[in-house]
Amino acid sequence: MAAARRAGYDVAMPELPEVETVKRELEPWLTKRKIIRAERGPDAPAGPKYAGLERAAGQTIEAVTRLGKFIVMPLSGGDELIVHLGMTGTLGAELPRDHLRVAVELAGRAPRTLYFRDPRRFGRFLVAPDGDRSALPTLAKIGPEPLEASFTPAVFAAATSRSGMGIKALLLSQRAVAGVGNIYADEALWRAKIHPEAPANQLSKARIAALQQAIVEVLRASVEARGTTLRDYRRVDGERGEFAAAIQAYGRDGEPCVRCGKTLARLVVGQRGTTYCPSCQRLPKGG
DNA sequence: CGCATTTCCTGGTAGC
DNA sequence: TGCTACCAGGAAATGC
Repeated sequence: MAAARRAGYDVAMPELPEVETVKRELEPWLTKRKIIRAERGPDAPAGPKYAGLERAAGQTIEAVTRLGKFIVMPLSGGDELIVHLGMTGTLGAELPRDHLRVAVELAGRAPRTLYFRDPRRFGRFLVAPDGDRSALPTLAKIGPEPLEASFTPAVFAAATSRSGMGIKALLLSQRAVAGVGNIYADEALWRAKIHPEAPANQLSKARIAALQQAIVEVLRASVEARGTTLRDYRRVDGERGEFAAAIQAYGRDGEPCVRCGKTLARLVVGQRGTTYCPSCQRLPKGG
């Protein structure tokens, strides 16, 4: 039952609005700060997820930017510090009680340490030469930023017309647009009245334009609410985002569609739980 | 290259 | 109380 699943399993993975909120909170703290050293935590997994941390020492953080769900900090020595929060990663100034993966010691005024906590180890925190994104293929091929003017219906239509994938799978791939994950994919598709498994290249220009607009609107509204907190996601200050109250589709299967009253259904798309309205969101040509 | 499938990983929960 | 089984999922790795 949906209510039980929400109580038990809902996890708010950081998507664009959550990462944007984190980025805004980090910006005044970290910009122009010199890094003394960046170190793996006691049980950070070895390997590429935490590569190159030793490179950060002595470099200054020039800016805190965001590309999709990635936080990208250009460093003065020609490197980039790149963070992906995964599903449960958090950044903050307080020493976490457990699951500490990275600590970055800063010169100058307090707070002087940035901590990366990541219980489920899906996150990444690495340093690489500027522009070398070979360790992050998704970032290397990431689609347009949905909240920038360059994300137009025509640009989006060009991307969707090239793919025969189901539209939700394409959204989650990050290639057609950056920053949309499971929650906002379900929300945008519900708003645009598009079935999650509709082949991307079979959607009409009008449907694509509606989806482009829905993506922009839902992300913009959530950024304003400082993201969605269902359970795991916390802002840098530990507070919750407030967009959860505005969720109309994600995780509401078994409950009535607020638009037509029919019961929202659930299916699995690319291993992701997916909620949609079988009445409002129909496959093209399907009736 | 495109796309599908598998893997990574822990915490919460149901059920016993 | 403590155990097992299972489920949540973004991106990378792997397979065709």
